[in-house]
Amino acid sequence: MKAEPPQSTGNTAAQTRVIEAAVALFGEHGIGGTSLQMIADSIGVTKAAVYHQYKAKDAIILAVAEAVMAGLEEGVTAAEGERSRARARDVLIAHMIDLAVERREWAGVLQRDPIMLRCLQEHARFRDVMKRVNRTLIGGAPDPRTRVLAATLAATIAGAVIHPLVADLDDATLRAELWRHIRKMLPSR
Amino acid sequence: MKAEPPQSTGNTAAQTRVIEAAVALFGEHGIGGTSLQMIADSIGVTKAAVYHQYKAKDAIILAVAEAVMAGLEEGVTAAEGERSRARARDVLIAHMIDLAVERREWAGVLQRDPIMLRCLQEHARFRDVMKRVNRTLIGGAPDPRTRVLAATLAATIAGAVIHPLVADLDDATLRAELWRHIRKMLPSR
DNA sequence: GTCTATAAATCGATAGAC
DNA sequence: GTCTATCGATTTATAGAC
Repeated sequence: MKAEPPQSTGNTAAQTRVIEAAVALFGEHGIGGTSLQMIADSIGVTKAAVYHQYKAKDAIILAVAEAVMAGLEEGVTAAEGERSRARARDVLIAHMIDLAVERREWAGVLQRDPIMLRCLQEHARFRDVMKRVNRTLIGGAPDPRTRVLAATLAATIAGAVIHPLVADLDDATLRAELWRHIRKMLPSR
Repeated sequence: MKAEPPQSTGNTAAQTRVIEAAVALFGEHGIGGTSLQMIADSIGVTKAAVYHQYKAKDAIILAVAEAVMAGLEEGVTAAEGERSRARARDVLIAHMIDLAVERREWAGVLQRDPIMLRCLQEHARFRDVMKRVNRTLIGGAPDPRTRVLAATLAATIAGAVIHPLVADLDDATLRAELWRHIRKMLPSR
């Protein structure tokens, strides 16, 4: 267990610089509107240096997806360890809120950009995580009402944190208020 | 008052074909990831024919924004005519839900794509509509709690309708269930 | 790990015929 | 309203020196 700089992914410092710059640009111009030239300029290197870290643009997109999905998988794994389905759902929601609030721009890119959504659907590993998330959010019977609730919860968490109206709020306030509003939608309380 | 084919915008048939194809492709690949070549191929014409309808890609984006924002402005105008702020908010939410449910892919593109978001912020006309929407949603004092609620409402409506979990639901069911969950978040009920 | 240089493809956009 | 043909800029991606 060495001290790993930022996240605990097996990335070099140069790779971390690339994906951090990529996420910022993806959020600002969209993935399709972000060129490798823009990423290279943002870091202060040339395109060729970026290609040395990731052999294609798709690999960068994949690395971004990997970084955020790791946090989500961690949350759903913790949730699945709970005793009741209601507790599991609450634990997952808490994890999702923490994740979304702490990395607001990241959450935006991941759940919003069509190219990222396609990336998440194309890789079985990501699809599996999303399936577990949805199953935990739904809890029991997948009737229309519960499915709309699950979709509403996911959309709320991912979408509210990047709304201009809350851009100036600090993490603690946003997290607390988000919890307050979401809790009112949950049954049996 | 002549009988206008689809929407009541002053568009020719060829222009309508272009923006309908554009919206579909924008939703699938993102705006930045959609080329005029793709739009032209989708309609079955050449790029030059598309350029004859809209002199630039920005003009197409603008036309898409115009089409959806027209519906939103209609809703907020109707809401502002209500007597109480609470009623105004409810009327606006109802309009937003109708709009989002009926044109699900449209809602996705409009509120999700970074390029579209920038387009909405750059044009004073759109910024003004969004300001009226936010003011109506907030109702009174813009304290953090109310602002998070407004952000949550907007994010929920726009995001839930395009979630995969509800893709197979018909409009009436989705609308009703969405109302049910959102109503629980509203105060004084 | 970063650079220069360049290939091959595609992009947005325009000109002019029909 | 649509076409062919093309320009110039930009894109992804590669080769090879340091």
